[in-house]
Amino acid sequence: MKKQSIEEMLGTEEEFLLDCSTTTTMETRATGLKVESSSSILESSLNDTTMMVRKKNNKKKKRFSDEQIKSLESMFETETKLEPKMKLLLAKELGLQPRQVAIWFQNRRARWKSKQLERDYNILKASYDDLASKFENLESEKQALIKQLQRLSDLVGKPREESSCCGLGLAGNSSMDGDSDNGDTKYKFEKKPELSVEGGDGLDFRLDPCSEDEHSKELEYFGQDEEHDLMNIGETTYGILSSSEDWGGLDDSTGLFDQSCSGNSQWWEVWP
DNA sequence: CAGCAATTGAGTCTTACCTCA
DNA sequence: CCTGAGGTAAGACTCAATTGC
Repeated sequence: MKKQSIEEMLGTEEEFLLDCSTTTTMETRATGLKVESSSSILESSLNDTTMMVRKKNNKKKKRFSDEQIKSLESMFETETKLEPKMKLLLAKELGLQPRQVAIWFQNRRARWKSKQLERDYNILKASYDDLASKFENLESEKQALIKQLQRLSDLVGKPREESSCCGLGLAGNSSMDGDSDNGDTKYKFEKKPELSVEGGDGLDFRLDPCSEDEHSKELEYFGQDEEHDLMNIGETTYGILSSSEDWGGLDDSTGLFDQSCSGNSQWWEVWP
């Protein structure tokens, strides 16, 4: 033995005897099965003077009693490292070797550390997952906004080239194939679309109507499906664009389509 | 010399499989 | 043939103890 004397490791013969009987008691208590008697262990240990046998028998000693564990645990709760005096006291109180108490605390600290690592890992992982999820949402939101921006850029740009009416012809997506040839239908933007992505408030895009009471006409003009299509664009984004309120720009309720604007009936042809 | 990390080895638990009445 | 009880082997797991630093 390198670090501790044989005496310390094994204790006195009386202690060894005690250990063996304790072991038997514990095993019987734990399993309810018939186990090797303490006397036979003692007998073999006393008859054999070699270390190996002692070691082997000593190795057989397993599992501290519930009471011992309870005491050790409660002590561990108050302090994870034992003062030498406390160790001796506790060992005496529990009928254990001081070395055993020291080892128990050592192993207990290792278990605690392992649990702590696990807890920390879980906390970090949850935090990471949350961030990753938010990042993904923001990413898709960004893509949706980019698409929308592109669409709106086209919408702002192209009609101007072709129209002199409102400074803007309203372009629709390809599905907006309303059959109106109404010559005096015209739309205009009161101001340029502006994107505002701030704290989830999202798209702040206003297309001011030339008239407030044109909703029904618009529905008539585009049909319900078109309105729905427009709404769906908004739904592809997360949060910001998820409601018709936020998706104000192309929502009929905002009166985007001002029928007071006239002429230029083929505006949808320029929709990308 | 005590503490730590890694490892060992014995005890315990769980599960699947088999036999038999 | 199906079923439940009992036995058991294998593998996983736990934990006191050992080893090396």
